[in-house]
Amino acid sequence: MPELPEVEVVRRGLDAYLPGRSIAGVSVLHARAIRRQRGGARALAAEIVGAHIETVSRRGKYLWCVVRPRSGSEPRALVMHLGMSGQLLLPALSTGTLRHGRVKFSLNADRDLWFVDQRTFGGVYTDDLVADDQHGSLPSSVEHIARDPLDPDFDERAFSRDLRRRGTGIKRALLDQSLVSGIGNIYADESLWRTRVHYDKPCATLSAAQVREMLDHVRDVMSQALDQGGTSFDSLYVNVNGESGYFDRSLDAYGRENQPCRRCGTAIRREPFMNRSSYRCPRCQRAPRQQV
DNA sequence: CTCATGCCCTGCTGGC
DNA sequence: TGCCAGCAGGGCATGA
Repeated sequence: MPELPEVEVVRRGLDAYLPGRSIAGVSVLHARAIRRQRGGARALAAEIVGAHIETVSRRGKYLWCVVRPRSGSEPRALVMHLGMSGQLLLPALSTGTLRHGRVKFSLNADRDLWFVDQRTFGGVYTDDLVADDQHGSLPSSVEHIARDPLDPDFDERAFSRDLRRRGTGIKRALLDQSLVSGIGNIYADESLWRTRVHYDKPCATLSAAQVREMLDHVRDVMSQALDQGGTSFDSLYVNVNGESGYFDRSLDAYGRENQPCRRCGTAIRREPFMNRSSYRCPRCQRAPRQQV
């Protein structure tokens, strides 16, 4: 559920504190949180204790710190994913143990870095850094994640071409992180409501102009959410200081079942979709004539 | 290769 | 009051 705006809020919070600091210790409090770590807790500690943190980066919903184990050594990635309930918090040392705390990083500073995750879909692990398609680097496990629509290197023409070749519905495509990243259920529904398009509209039936318009809405809604510190329905989606964003007050479709569409007044509908829910206005977003 | 589905997990809510 | 079903859903494995 943390999508691009929420993850970027967290990235900025980490970027304001972590670079220049060193990792003095790591405590794994829940094994599932490091299930993607090769070699388990022992290997994680061996790799990052004593490492120097250089930068905090993001690709889609993945975050990573570039860390250097020893001066002069090759940099590594400390990858972090929030899943749907993960938090990265920088509490003062005196705060004590956090509920649902899964991994604690000691920093030899006035704060620790905690990975907290109620539903344990997220996790942290180390990974190799490889060159990306431009001039930077990214963890090898993140190579399959596409750039997001706010990324300056996002290739809009290639996206439009690839999207319209997909043999599936538009929302499935928007949620496919290997086609375009950072979009989850909330911002997919919001973008489709703004574009007045039904979630099952076949990708092949979208014109290039429609894709352009939809992409503009995707960028607008995510930028607006970012400006308001992200979306929060409950206490799960918070910045590094545990504070919620305010964008949930601005949602037009997501979570508004039976409430009037802000354009036409028709009651918003919630419908099952991919074992989840889709919210749409039945009048503004008509079902496609030919189902996928 | 593309596409669809099921699973992982915990806490909260609503019905009976 | 307690119990249980349903729901929240990102990413990945698997099978068609």
